[in-house]
Amino acid sequence: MPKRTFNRLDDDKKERVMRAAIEEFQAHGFEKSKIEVIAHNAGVAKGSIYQYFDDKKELFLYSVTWALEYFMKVIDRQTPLKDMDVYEYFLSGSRERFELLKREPLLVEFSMDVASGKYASLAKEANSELYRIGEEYELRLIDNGKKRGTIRDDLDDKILLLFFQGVTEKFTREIMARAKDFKYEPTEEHFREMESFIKSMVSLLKQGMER
Amino acid sequence: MPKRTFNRLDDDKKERVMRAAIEEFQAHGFEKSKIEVIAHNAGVAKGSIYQYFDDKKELFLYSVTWALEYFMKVIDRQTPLKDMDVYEYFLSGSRERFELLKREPLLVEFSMDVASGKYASLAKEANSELYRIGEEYELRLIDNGKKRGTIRDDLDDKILLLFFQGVTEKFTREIMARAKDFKYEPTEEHFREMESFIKSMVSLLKQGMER
Amino acid sequence: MPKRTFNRLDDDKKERVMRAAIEEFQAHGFEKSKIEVIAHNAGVAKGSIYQYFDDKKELFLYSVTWALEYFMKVIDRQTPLKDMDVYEYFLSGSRERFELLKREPLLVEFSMDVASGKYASLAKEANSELYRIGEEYELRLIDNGKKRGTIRDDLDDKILLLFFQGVTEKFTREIMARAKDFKYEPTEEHFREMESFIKSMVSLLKQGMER
Amino acid sequence: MPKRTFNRLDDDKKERVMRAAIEEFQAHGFEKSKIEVIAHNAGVAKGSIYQYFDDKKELFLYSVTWALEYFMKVIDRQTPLKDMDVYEYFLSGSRERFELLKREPLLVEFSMDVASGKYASLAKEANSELYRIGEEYELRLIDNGKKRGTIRDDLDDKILLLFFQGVTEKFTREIMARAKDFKYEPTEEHFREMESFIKSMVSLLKQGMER
DNA sequence: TATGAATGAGACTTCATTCAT
DNA sequence: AATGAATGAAGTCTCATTCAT
Repeated sequence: MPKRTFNRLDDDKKERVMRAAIEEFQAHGFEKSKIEVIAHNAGVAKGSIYQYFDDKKELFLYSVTWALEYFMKVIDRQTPLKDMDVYEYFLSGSRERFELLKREPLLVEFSMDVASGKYASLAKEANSELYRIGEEYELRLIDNGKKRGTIRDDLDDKILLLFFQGVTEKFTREIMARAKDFKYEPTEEHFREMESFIKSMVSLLKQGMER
Repeated sequence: MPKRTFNRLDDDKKERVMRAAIEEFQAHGFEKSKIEVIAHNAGVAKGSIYQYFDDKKELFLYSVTWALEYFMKVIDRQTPLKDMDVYEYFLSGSRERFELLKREPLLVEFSMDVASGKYASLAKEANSELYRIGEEYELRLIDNGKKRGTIRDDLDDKILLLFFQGVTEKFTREIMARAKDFKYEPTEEHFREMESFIKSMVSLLKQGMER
Repeated sequence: MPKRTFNRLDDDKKERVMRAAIEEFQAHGFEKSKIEVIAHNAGVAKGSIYQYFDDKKELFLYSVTWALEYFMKVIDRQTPLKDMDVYEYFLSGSRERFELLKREPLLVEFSMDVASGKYASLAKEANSELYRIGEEYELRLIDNGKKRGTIRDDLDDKILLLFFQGVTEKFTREIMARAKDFKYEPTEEHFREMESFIKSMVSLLKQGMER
Repeated sequence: MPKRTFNRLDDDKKERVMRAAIEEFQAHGFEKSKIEVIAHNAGVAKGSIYQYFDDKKELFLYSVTWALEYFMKVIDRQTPLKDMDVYEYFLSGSRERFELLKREPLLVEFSMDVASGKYASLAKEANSELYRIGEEYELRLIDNGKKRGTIRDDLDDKILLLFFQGVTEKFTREIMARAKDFKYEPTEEHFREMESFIKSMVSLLKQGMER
């Protein structure tokens, strides 16, 4: 959706523009975000933004795509283990995922907000893709669990998914909020707290869903 | 927070203004909502809105308060039983709560969105009140459960609360979405579906939290 | 096509706005005309123009209508004699028509330019009405002439009309250009020139069209 | 008025640029014409246009000159007979002139519009030249006629010229409009219509102007 | 108090022109 | 000489808020 001009830009400038955009959207929401500020923060002229994107909305939409693709790359690298247990998933990767949050708090928060519908009115389409990808992954986890006999099979997958999502989203947000408090620079103390926190979540998840 | 002028209005006009405001905010979000449209839909002049409220933000903030107070009245009437079990709470009141959703879908949706942070940037203060009230109630339910021995006591109240909220919010939204699909006019079939759906949720909640 | 707000304005302001608009459009053409200038010259705020009209184009379109209607009123008063000869038409009314040009050079010029297609890309619709009205009148004159036997009947009305229009438009423009030179303040000398000029035109018209 | 760079271009590129420019100007008018579109349609880069011309206005002005010169060449070839009667002029060359319109409708239309003042605000200078050339030719025709005694001598040359121009412009436009309707691909039927049309015009012209 | 016209700051967007490669 | 990205002045339009009646 960006124009050809944007794609031809060198990677550094592209990244500067996208990060400036996401930062602005995340800080002020779509309506109150100003193209001028984004341009300024990206170090380009206001007019240039319009060489890259048709309008503000296109810029936003591509911001979503860009963040999504960023994670695709990173996460692919991080989770090569595919046949994983739902619970392991959280317990194992927690440090890695925390590293990600620490490295890219902006992108993580933005993605979370997009995924949870904060920009729903704009990003219906962009969202749906993001949604589907996440859901598919989670449904596979659930399916795995049922096959192994670690997840109860008296309930519909769809319902288990809702349960799973409800719990994990809530806890993830809480973690993000806490991490922001210590500016993504956790002490060992913080780490232990996080892990205990996740363990509690997993315990609730597990006990709720187990056969 | 409305001006004196607003309080002196007759109840009908007050209600028309508040409903028009909530409808507009809910439909278009704060930024894109137009005072002129609100005024028109409420059947008053644009200028009048400024006789009632300092500015758009005040109008929004009071919309939150107004919706909240509306439910306070209604819910008080509906749940006189205070010493209730967490699980009963959902199973018992489901039909009543559905009635409420049917009668006031706009207010219910608006409140849900406010509560889940859709208007976070505006309503920090208004939110916190709403939050606290809900939380207090839920914490009491949890506390009750612990005392009776129906809820595990190896986990912090705060964590149980997150779990509880995560699950119930997710399921509530799902119910609302489905209800919207059949325009809040459920057949008996729908009702049975709802109840089975809630039962599943309660089962997950219960199994997750139980001792 | 103006908004309700415009129609409710007092006549003086309406007129100020329309004249300022026509003046600007006539002086700079549609594209280079600035709403801000129009507003300023009309003594209103830029934003007010947008209370009156949806956008610049609507303002232009209504300018055409307004000028047209202005002449409808004036001309109706001036030519009550309906069953007139084509040639008399010019010879008789010349002084009156000159008065009109003197009184309203702006409107006359604007109308002429609209009629002759200067703004064709914008005003297709608005134009067509203006066109039809003028044409109908002229066709009736031609028809009259044929019936009386003063106009040759070996040619199609449509062709005679083209001839008539071609000649009169050209001469009218010439007269307007000359009148502008002496700033619409003709001396007697000027008047005599004008009349001789028109007589020449009529002579050519007559001789060309007569049986 | 183009820069040296332009003159050095090979003829093909020069022609592509000029035709692209004229097409754009004719389609959208000066203000709404975009340099970028012209460049694209000519198959050159936007920046190149500025290597050829100082600015948009220069490009336009030269477009006028270029079209004019094009006709100079062509018409010279077509009308070697200089001492022609005014009326023959039309009757004789009609097929040839129609061929020209068919071959170069764009240039013909553009020239007509320039000549009749559509771009008056820009092309005062360019216009005056075009004007003078046409006028001189026509004045010579009139003078010829007077000398031969085929044109009345009770009227000023200037007035006869106006008459002549008024009529011929009007009829020419009509012909062009009709020709456009059948996409410049006339059937024999069309041709006969055209000729009869021109004959009518000549008849009117002749009768009007004759002694 | 109610009304609705008036205001103007402020945002988006366009595009001729410049400039670095 | 050719290219096309960069620039920013300038113009349109929106709408919260004010104000006169």
